[in-house]
Amino acid sequence: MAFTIGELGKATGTKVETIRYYERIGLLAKPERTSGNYRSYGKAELGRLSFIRRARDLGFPLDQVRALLSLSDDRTRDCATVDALARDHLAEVERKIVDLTALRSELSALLDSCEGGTVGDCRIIEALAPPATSGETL
Amino acid sequence: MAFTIGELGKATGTKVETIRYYERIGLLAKPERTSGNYRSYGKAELGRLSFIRRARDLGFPLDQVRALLSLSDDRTRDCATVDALARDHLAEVERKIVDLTALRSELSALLDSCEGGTVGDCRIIEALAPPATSGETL
DNA sequence: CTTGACCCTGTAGTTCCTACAGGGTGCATA
DNA sequence: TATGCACCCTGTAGGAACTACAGGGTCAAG
Repeated sequence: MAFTIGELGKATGTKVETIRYYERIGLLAKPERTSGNYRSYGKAELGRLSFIRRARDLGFPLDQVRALLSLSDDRTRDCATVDALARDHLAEVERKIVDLTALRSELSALLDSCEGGTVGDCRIIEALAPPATSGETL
Repeated sequence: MAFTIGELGKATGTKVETIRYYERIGLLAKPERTSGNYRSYGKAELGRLSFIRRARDLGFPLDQVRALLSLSDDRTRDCATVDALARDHLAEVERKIVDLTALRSELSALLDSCEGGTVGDCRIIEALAPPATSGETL
């Protein structure tokens, strides 16, 4: 029931270097070592790393992951903090979906109207550029 | 009809340092200078920078932004090239929409399960925690 | 004519990894 | 037993895309 770093990496979809990096920055504790000085991990580390990877995959930056981890380490704490983190993140994701959806229709309109000729007729930049000729953007 | 770098930054939601950085790496041309050696921008730069920021915000790396821009800079180029590039970008945009949509439902499921109280009761932490007590993840 | 907001160049730091270099370990196989 | 070979170790450097100074000029207002 002990993993090498490579096995842990495979189990969590993490590169070995990334695991060592997480250890270096204190996101993972220093693990036990074998007689040959290999890192040795157990189920607890597997869980913690899975958590980290999943949060990263959802776009949480490492310091937020760290906050989340320290929250879960203290189970008596108020849930509102976690909720706020996720809520902010959801809002951002939704904004991006809106933008990308707009970009998608612009791109497919561009493709529909592209029948040969030169770029001068294609107007790709105009199609992609935001409607911000006169003020603020984003 | 001329902006300082600060005004351009405000208009596009870009930090001054970032604009200078884009200039340094050749994404923006070196602008005219005032008598006092201040950078002076016009509408064209505003459009170009807006485009860059939007593409960046949607997750396109600078290399791809550069490709798109260089395409539009050479207005004599064959439209088929543009078409192919736009098609690639459309595919990528669609992939990103799919990813973000999945992320959104995960996040809102997370939020739905949060009923207040302490972290011990909060499902967000658990939802993020490993679905992998006995093997591989992700 | 000075104050404060802005601009200049240049360099160094940040985040989140990723990639070596130069070497040790462990296990199977000839 | 030796010899591969895959894997592990430390340490450092690189890379993408910024971001933050330091140390200094410029400019409009009071």
